[in-house]
Amino acid sequence: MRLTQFFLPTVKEEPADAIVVSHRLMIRSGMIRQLTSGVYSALPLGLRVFRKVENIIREEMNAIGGNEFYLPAISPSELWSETGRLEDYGDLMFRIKNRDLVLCPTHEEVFTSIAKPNLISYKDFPQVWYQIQSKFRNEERPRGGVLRGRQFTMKDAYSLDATWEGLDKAYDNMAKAYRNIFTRCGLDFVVVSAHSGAMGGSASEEFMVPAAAGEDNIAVSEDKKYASNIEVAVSFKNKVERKNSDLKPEEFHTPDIKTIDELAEFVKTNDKSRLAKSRVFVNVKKEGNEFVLVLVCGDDEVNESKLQNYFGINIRAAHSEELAEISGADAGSIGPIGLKNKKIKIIADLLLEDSDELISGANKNDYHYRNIDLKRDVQGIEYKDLRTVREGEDTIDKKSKLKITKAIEVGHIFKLGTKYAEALGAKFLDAEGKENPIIMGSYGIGVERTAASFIEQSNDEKGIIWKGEIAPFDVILISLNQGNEEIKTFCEELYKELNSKNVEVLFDDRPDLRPGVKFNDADLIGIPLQLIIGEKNMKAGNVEIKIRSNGERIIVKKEDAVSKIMELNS
RNA sequence: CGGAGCGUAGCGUAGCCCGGUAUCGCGCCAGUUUUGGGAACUGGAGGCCGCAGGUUCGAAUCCUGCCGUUCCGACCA
Repeated sequence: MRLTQFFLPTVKEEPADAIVVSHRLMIRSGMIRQLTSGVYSALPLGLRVFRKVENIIREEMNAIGGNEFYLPAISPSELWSETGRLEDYGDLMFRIKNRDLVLCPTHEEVFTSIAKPNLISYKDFPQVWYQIQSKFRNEERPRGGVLRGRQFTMKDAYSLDATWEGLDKAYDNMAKAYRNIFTRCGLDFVVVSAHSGAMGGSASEEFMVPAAAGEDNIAVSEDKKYASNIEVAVSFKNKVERKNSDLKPEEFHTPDIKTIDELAEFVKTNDKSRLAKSRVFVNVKKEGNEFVLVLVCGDDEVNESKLQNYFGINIRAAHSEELAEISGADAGSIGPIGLKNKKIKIIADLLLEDSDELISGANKNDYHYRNIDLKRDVQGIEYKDLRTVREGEDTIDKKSKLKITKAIEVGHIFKLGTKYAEALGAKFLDAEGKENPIIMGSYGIGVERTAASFIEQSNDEKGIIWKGEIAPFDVILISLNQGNEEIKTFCEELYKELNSKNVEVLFDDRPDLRPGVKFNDADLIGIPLQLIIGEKNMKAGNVEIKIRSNGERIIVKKEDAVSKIMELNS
């Protein structure tokens, strides 16, 4: 491709609206342009990268027997009502106004609707189906350019099996394929166990790229044997010790004490574990809301994802009016004793199991109780793992410590089970002639996000540093002086020869530009190799090759240019 | 959903407090000279100052509403 024909609008100045590194570089290098919030156009350079990611995915999906489909991006809302997801997704789903259709945020329903009339015998299995296609999600707050957009390209795959063993095998194959894909994309990634969220289903893992721009937090042990999304991460910690004293609960005045820190200071303690923190959540249900009081140690945070795992996905924090109604007090003075609403369910973190001498809110503004014994004083209390792990805590096996890092989720694999098949009635006959729901798995990769994640991990002050298979071109051929006939002619020869050897070359044949402009553009768009043809070296019969990643410059005889490029490119 | 900021030429911005038809840089066009790390000079083109309404002799500037967009937070209990 000649730069005189290639649309490459590079930008010298920093875009005002782009904060995240990959976002800035994708705009500056002419890969993408924003159309509106969370919606981006892929420009030719960006598209080349996205296509390379897609092709790697395609090859790896095909290698495990995947069938490529191309499904519609719009589908009837009725299909989503049947699985309950029209409601579950809520505003995250775009709805079409003048027809009863929605823009698909994912495609379990549509794929299942194809499976239903066509996979009807156990002999029809196993199947792996996938597509690479646009998804639409009405994100409340898009951010970081293509890292979280309202329209994006996703590879979504589905395994369809007649047996649970089949699902396990499909899932393992997919996990291997994902490792291949992200390795080939040149990413430094971690596989973590994950929360299943709105998808439903059991086992699930995420492929995470550690990066400052990440929106997820992952806990990884120093020995690398444990890796988990913080939403489901667990650690080893001693329970709050039971003292077995006979002290009775006692109310005391705590004027203007709202936070645990203030309370700790007020009662003069450094150990916040006995200052039980109370939070009230609402489990939104059709038949009426259910309220849950959650107790954790004062220095811990409630992990809402874990809470959702116990109650379903409709958990939210209670509003202040609801708090007043339930407790009789405002946030800051809520506790397990003396609640106005007696029907509220009380659950506490496992660390607090059967603990005593706790301090917690008295459900009366500016008052707390001391000497609370959960075993004695709180009837019907249940204990669950509800806390969020913290940096430096021991792993469950006590052999290592946890580190917490921000990361970008580039891929996610789930064992869905029979949720969608049951909801949509997708059944098959087994060898005994019995009807069973199809057992499914669901597997996604964000294409643009994968490319952006690479940039997050590979850049410097001058721009992007592409490496390996997803570089938009292998080499940029820079003619420093198109006005010089010898240089011009030689560049044309090089261009032709490299193309004939299937080296992907971008030829900077722009006339009348100063060398600095060309060098800076080349560094910005970050093509791995720069083949620089200028008068200085040509006089001595030489050309220069610059390696973008380490800045190394190699001078070679002009007749060796192509073979050297081939060698460096392999 | 809560909070904050911003919308002026293709891009980045000044002006706004304190009203008088818009500043600068980059880029763009023409010419001359340059040509190995974002050239110099000369001349030029380009603006419903986000939209609508209001106040005023007069609005980029003041007031009201709307739209767009970015960032932070979504906690503490």
